[in-house]
Amino acid sequence: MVTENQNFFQKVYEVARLIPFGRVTSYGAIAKYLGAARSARMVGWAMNASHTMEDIPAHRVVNRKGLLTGKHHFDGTNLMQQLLENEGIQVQEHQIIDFEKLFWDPTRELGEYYQ
DNA sequence: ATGTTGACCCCAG
DNA sequence: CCTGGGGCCAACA
Repeated sequence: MVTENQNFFQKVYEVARLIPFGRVTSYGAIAKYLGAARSARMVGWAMNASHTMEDIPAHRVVNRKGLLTGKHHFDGTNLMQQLLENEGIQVQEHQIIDFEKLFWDPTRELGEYYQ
């Protein structure tokens, strides 16, 4: 049986994997798409667990300001930025350039929540 | 059980 | 830029 917790984590991973190449989203956007069931902090926790459990493009997930708050959790000091720049995303001063244009909103792109 | 922390978010001063 | 408040929930000591 699948508990709500596992279900939520799986959904977070699911949405994270759906982020298109060269696009980014925020923790809050994912949480909102999932009905804000456990708030944005849990998305961060899911990402924290993802780097050891599953293979998730966590570098495409930043906070609502487009700030790379989780870059210190990657192996290299600037690995997260390197991965983003590899996808054509410009990063400057720990922040994504044209974040509004590159922002991928699950609730808008995938439609409303299917709960 | 309690207190603290955290890859968050919103508001106010 | 800074600090403070509140909310949210899980992990940890």
